[in-house]
Amino acid sequence: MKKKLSINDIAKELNVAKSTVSFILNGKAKEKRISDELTQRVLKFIEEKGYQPNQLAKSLSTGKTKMICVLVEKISDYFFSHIAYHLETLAYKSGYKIIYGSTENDLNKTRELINMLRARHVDGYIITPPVGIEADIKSLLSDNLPVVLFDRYLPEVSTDYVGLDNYNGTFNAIEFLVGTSAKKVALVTLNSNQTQMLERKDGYLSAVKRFHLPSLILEVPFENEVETTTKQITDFFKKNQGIDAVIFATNYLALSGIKSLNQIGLHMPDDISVIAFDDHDVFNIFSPSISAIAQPLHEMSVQLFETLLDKLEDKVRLKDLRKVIIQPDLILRESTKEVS
Amino acid sequence: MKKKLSINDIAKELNVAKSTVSFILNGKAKEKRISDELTQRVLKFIEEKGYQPNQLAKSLSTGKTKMICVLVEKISDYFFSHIAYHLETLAYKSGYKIIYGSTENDLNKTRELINMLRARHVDGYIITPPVGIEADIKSLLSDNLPVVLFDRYLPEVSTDYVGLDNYNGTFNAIEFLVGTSAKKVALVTLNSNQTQMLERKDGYLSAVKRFHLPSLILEVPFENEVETTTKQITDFFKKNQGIDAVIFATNYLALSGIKSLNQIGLHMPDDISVIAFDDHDVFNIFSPSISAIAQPLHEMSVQLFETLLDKLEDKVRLKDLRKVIIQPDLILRESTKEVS
DNA sequence: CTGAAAGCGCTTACAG
DNA sequence: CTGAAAGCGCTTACAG
Repeated sequence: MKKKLSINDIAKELNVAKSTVSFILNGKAKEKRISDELTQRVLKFIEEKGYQPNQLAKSLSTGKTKMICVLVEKISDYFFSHIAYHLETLAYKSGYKIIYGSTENDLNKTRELINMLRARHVDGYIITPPVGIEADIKSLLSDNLPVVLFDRYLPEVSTDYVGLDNYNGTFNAIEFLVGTSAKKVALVTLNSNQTQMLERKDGYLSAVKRFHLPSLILEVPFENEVETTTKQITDFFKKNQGIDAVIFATNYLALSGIKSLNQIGLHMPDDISVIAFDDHDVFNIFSPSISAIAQPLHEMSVQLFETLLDKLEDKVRLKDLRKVIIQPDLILRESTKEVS
Repeated sequence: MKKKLSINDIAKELNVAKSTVSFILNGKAKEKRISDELTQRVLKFIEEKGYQPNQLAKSLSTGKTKMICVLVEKISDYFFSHIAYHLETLAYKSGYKIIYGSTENDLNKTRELINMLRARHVDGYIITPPVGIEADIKSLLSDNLPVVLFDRYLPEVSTDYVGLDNYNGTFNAIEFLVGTSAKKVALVTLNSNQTQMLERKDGYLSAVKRFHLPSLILEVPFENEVETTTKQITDFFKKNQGIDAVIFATNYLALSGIKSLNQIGLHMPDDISVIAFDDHDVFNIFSPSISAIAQPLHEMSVQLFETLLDKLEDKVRLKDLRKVIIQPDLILRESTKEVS
């Protein structure tokens, strides 16, 4: 294995000071008034030898690693894996690498992840925070490390945030359903105290109140197996006869829910209208296809990355906060009726 | 922002040499015959101050970063995001972090990714290689960097590999279909020259030959939009009347295919039996639910990570190769008939 | 048992 | 315009 070329070797070979090589490499040749001739000679040599600067050494002296940490709830989820894809594309364009981790909403795991990444001196953090991680986030911030929260936020922590207008998501969906003459609209959600789930529920509650509808909510535990969830949803529909529309507060709940409806023999959209919160590839494949409150994945990722990048590149003062609330798209497919 | 504690500061505070602190931190106290009393004193101090060693500095002097690179085709794909999840869990248990990248089967992008990660001195690579990347992989290997290929391999590069027995996957599925009296079994696949796709086709070709069935293959371009794929599949079925069973060579093809079948009005499993290559959450939700040739995701990830870890930890000589061929599980659901 | 010193490969004031 | 030197925070022979 041939020894890797270092800046020292180059300096020696070319009989110049290594600082000169360093300046040229970092595009400071003009600034340091290094002759064009020398600059070209060094650049040519580097090109020929295929020199790659050692980023570790660079990071150690500059304190910047050009790495960002992305902590999501679970990387294999549809929503998060798509966000991860878009973030990756954006990051690589700007020369950043991404280290990811799945919090699984586990406080200890998240804490450990943050500490490990911190020891690695990642430049910034994008995190879907589990409830209870407030102190750790504050500690990052107090060390002047930029943190952007997304999907859900922590009321007690003031930091940058990018997320959906979840309230409007359900509210507008119900408004639409009312327009199709729905009289009994249910919400199937998770019994979670994360802000995004609470907002979805609030949107529902405000809407049913506003439109004088009965409030019908089923909350299923997050940890459920698919079978258990399906069973609970089936029981719920059997107990509450006459529901003519339902909003599932996550796409996974919708998948279980559709199975329940099939089993019960309720047909979409004639017997019941269905809208899922958070779109999914397969909603288009089902017959009938499933209407959804879609989170604009690409736009969200762009906002997330730009918010972080502005801080990383000092375009914005650290203490200045940016909260980006993105409006959902209500995508109407065949599981809902036409407006009457 | 309080200055971060360094090994130097600790040494000074405690009036010991920094080498002593370093040895204690790395569990070499006994080996270096440092007194228990001193060891305890240092450990206690570190505990109290919450000292975290700077991994960058450590990496620079040891040459190890404890980071591994995972390059998949696209992180948002069902298969890859699930592999990513399992790999992450395994890696973090062993103290490794993962940097991911999506090759998108683009040669230049992949090349760039590899070079950037290399400059960051990641310890090892797990890669789903696009065709054409042979030289770059060889270059990694010649620098003694461990590389494990997965999902598909490169015939010209001898390296570690973990993948499915794709041939058996389709062959056994057809054998099963023949057992349910299928007489005209089609294969819908991608026109790809990646090894895993070729093996799936080979399995099909061998099986139809063996069971004296006609060979009916549709190859759709990889780059297709979903609509285009659906259209092509619809045309194929209309042109080839009487197909009584079909294997879709990827789960995404199956999703498009199911839409086509719905549109044509072919019912599963009475009119046609359907098996998808590569399982997917939603196959269980469809009515009828979809049978699949499943890749054991967890087992694959374990094999992948262990193969890499053995090399990273020198349990195995670099030049010794390990090829792991994992058997698929044929999961029978409602889209296929019972064996007659 | 412990300490002084060199080295990993960069960056960046500072002096000329 | 260019060079010598210190520093980033670790590890690890080497000497005592």
